[in-house]
Amino acid sequence: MLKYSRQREAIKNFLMTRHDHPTADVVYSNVRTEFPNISLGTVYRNLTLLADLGEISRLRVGDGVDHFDADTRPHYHFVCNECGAVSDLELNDISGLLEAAVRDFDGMIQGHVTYFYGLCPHCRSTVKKTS
Amino acid sequence: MLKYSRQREAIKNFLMTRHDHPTADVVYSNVRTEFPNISLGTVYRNLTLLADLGEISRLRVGDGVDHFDADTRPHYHFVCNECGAVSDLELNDISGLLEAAVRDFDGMIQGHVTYFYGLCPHCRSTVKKTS
DNA sequence: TTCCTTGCAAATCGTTTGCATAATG
DNA sequence: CATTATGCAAACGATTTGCAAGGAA
Repeated sequence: MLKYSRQREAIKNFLMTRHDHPTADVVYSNVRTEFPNISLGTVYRNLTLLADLGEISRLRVGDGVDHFDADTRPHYHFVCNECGAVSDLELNDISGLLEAAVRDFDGMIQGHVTYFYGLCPHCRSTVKKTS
Repeated sequence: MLKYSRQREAIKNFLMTRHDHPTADVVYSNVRTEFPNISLGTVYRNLTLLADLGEISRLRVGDGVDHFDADTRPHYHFVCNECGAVSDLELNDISGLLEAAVRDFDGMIQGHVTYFYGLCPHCRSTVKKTS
């Protein structure tokens, strides 16, 4: 059975205030202002628990670090190749289109994950062309 | 300047014989039958080098382990939620479709990554419905 | 009082790196 | 000979886990 914990609530609340898909480490250092003794282990345990419960989602964008998102509605993400920022992307719904594109597959498709990569608005106007 | 190495050639050759997108560890234990003294570090160094050269590609499917693919032509992958196998997927080209779906984005999209998840043909017929 | 959750530290896992030696050009 | 590549082992960074103590039901 699941028991209430103030730390877990603080973690979830913090995540709901952020739309930049923070990592466990960022969650940790922020929640620490409210719970100075909280441990990284607790943060990881709760993020994993919340993700398993479906209350948050875990994003693996390929940078080797997990990102977390309190918005569990289906939507898409953009990752900046320059600064690594992860942001939401306005997108027409493509899940149907995607799964319709699959041909001749004997297994069962249950879902898909799509990440877009490029230069975010800020880096696009900042970065040298030669980098 | 790049110098020839028998180990690198063996790694690439091995990868070309496999269509199951092996991990570095699998590459290591297989190439070891030909080079008993090869080290995991050398395998990682060469896989990274080959990927940087564009001769192979690195797949980050979200299971925490990198997979490698000697087929660098654009194509899509399927990951089994049950056994973790990574396989190629027959798919109509969806890149245009995907990029056309993006709206109101100020940055610059340079590419995307899509993975499909579900049950592979084998697990589909094996796994209990309750798992 | 039961047993879930925490904090802490140690452990794990995949991957990278420093260094002395071997191999290539 | 100049330089890159190797093998080995140690270092790394992110995440997980064991355990004794604290907190919720």
